[in-house]
Amino acid sequence: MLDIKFVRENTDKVIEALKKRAEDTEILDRFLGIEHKRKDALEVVEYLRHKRNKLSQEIGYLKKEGKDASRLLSNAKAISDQITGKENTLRELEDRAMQELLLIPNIPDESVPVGRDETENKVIRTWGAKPEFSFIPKNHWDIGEGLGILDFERAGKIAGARFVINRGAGARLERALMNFMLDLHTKEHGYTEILPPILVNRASMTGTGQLPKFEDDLFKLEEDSKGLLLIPTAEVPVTNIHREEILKDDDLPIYYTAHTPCFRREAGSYGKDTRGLIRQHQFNKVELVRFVRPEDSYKELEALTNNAEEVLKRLGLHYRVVSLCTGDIGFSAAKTYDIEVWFPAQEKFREISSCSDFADFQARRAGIRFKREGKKGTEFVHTLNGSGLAIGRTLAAILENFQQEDGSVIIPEVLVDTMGIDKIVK
RNA sequence: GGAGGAGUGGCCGAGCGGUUUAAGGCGGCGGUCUCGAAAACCGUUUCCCGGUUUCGCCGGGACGCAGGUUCGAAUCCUGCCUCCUCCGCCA
Repeated sequence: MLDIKFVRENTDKVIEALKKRAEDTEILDRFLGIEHKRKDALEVVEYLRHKRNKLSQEIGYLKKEGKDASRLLSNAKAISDQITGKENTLRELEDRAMQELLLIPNIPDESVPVGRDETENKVIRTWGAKPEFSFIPKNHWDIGEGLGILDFERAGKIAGARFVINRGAGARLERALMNFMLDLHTKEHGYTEILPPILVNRASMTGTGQLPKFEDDLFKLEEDSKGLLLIPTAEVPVTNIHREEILKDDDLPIYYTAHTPCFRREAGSYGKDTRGLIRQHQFNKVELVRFVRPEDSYKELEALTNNAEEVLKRLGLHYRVVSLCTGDIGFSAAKTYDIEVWFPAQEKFREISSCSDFADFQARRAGIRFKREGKKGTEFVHTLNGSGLAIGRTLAAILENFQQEDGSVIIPEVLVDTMGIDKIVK
């Protein structure tokens, strides 16, 4: 959410941001119209309340002295009735203004490349090299099914499309990746490990920006379950840890990492990546979350992105880092780097991590503030997060990049200890 | 799921319809004293919104959350949330 005052006083900047994002500017006009009425109503209500408070105080004094207050009383009653009416109008305007404000996206940072869609994203750097094969490399789902470590068919029977069963070395590989990532981030990158709830309330979803705009992407529990929703990413519970808190200056920066299952409806992506591990309704992910001082924000984004990249480096997977353009960055983000890993069978780079700086957008929605030592007032923190990494996609990348002609797959050196084997064979 | 109790500033804790403009204490900060420190003493100490002539001042709001009663609510009423004690169930 943007600052109301900022939107009011910098309308031109908000319009520019909406245009850069290739979004309609109509939302802003709607908001401003309501906002002006809201401010007027607020002034009236506060003036009336002031009058009433004065009268009530006088009534108190008169009664204490045993004098008659009936004239003031009827006067006060009239004002009070007036206030009730104006307050209802005000409340309605506040609700409507907030509804609109929650639908206005974040303002992209200056350094974000301007463009309409993903074709205008900018490659920042590339690491490693494409593996060479003396045979035609197979898709990861064919490899996985061939080895008996991935079972899409039976998962369909149990739950439906876009689910998978990991079996034997496939299940173990998922677990080895989870441990490897969490250990790397906690032992070497300074993150504190979190195991959060994966069911959350609507306030949490609103805090990080999933609601109200993206309700269709979420799985919801049915009635009688308090309206809880399944998280689409650990970003939601982990960022909301500090919702409605005022942190101390020296609490910052805070680095959290969490492994959770993630649940996504994938509404509107029918026909996209229908096979394999790329797009599942349920997948595991290790998430990185940072709470930082505003002045450190973009430096912290570079560091967080590097933390995610380090996972791929140690696994020996070829990847590139892409700066998303204004038309492609997410609703809440001010700047986003996607990390894309090489999939030889598709001959394509595919997203395996998305690292975003939200500036104060989420912090304002969620009320996450901090207080500087010796300074009056509070400021919003900046929040960042990124996958470090999506585990299913990492597993898929390993299968494809390290496959052998006989259908076996070589295990990356860093996972051999946990796996207990250096090669998955049939 | 059932029965009872409780939620007040950074923390403890009083207040239970009108000088509460949230007492008092602890902690924090500033000062006096001191070579320096401790102690003692004095002062100060929440957040949000709006206005403004902006080192400040004025107004409104916030006592778990949301409503209601009243001229006036921390205080009375209703619903919800969280925590504690006991019973039931349970990995």
